[in-house]
Amino acid sequence: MVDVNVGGRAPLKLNVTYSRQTEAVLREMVLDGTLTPGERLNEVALSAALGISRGPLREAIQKLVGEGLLRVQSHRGAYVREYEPREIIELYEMRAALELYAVRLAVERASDTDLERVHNILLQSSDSPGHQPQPGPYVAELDFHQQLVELAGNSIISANCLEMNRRLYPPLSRTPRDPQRVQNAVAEHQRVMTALRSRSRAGASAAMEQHLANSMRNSLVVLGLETVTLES
Amino acid sequence: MVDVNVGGRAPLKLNVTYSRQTEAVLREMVLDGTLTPGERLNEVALSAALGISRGPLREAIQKLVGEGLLRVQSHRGAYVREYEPREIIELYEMRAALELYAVRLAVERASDTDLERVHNILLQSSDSPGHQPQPGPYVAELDFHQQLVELAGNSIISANCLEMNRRLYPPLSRTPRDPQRVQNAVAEHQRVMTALRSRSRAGASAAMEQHLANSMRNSLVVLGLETVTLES
DNA sequence: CAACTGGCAACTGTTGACAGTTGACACTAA
DNA sequence: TTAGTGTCAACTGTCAACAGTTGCCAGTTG
Repeated sequence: MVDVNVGGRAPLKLNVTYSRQTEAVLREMVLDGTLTPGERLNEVALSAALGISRGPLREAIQKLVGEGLLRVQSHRGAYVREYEPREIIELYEMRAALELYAVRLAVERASDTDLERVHNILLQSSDSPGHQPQPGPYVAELDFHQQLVELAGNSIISANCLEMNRRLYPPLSRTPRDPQRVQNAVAEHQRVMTALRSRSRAGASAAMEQHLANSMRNSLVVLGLETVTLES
Repeated sequence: MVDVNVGGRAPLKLNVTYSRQTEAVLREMVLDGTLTPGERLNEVALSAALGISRGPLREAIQKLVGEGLLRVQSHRGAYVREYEPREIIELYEMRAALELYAVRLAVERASDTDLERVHNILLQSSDSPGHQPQPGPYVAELDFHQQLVELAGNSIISANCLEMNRRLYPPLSRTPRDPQRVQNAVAEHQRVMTALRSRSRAGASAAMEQHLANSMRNSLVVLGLETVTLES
């Protein structure tokens, strides 16, 4: 339980348990690199650092294991998950499956006003060529994708896309972004938006597929995985 | 720790923790209806019934919350998740997104022997018209879908399909299966397999899309949800 | 020298107890 | 009667201690 004081109001008891807070803190620590891939989580030390006992910490760890950010071995504790080349490809494919379907749904479901809203977000990010968006181009790109997926109106698909993007973030955020690729990506986004606004299912689907293929190929090259394949 | 004795061998200490076992037991209890949707889980009573303390039980609950089978409210405990019509549609769409993409990958990746193996499974289930498969037609159908998805060689997509099927199982397993629909489904499966074996990407994709659309429409009618829509 | 063994420290898995919250019920007052 | 209040049992959230396992290292043996 945490006491909060906002604007001189009476203290308000926040109904957020330690285990929930810890879950969020831990997720952030994995995503921002405070905990590096492969690193082991010492429950005693970590709970002490967070000022809680091991119970809530262990519950939080279980949740993150379910999200694929951590892994546990019996009696050997939790590790930050390391990314094998194969897994990165699989994550990309999973994301592609969801986003392709989402775009197709969005063609039929998105309202005109929603389409305009997302289109404006895209225009803002491309209007200012020299002016890099604050959280970095990669975050901006992921954000646009997420906005696009939301247009499908399917919360389960949205949530899973978010999870895939989170899992892709640690390895990708450590690699430099080629400015040329960023520019190409924006152009590809615009092609998707154009097709969406003309309600062309085939067009939007094709544009998105093209973009996802380019995006994946580029990432694999940057990560030095272009030779890896999933062929059995 | 559990002692196990198989075939007169020396007792073997299984390295499976209570929390892992509890996770599996609890999942089974939700899926087979021992715990009914909306039912509240009393931690004290449940841990006593399982012969463990509340710690491991709570960890297991967190895992199942992550899988979408349970839900928790602060200081009010865990509930078996109830299925709103909207959620069922969303689950179907999510599954469709993954299976459609999986089939397209399978066209390029599945080996001939794997295709034959899955084809044989399908033949066996359709060869014996009067002879119902043991676990019931719905389980057989889900099993075939899962086999199909595995052909894509993407473990993340496979795992997520499995999770979607698990979440769809509780509401669907309670409804009767129309024998005519079961027969149609098998025919549709065969159309998918035929296209797959001739390595026709467009054909397999179209056949799968058709099948998924029919399957979803049928389920919604059976569940009395045919009027529900996700249009925004 | 290499392989094995025993013991130890560090850590995870589990437990039982305590603290705080919730929902229901009985009681009171308008 | 009905709205409001106080009380309490039942329950969840958290903690600290205990029990069991693992990995390491020194010592031993061939």
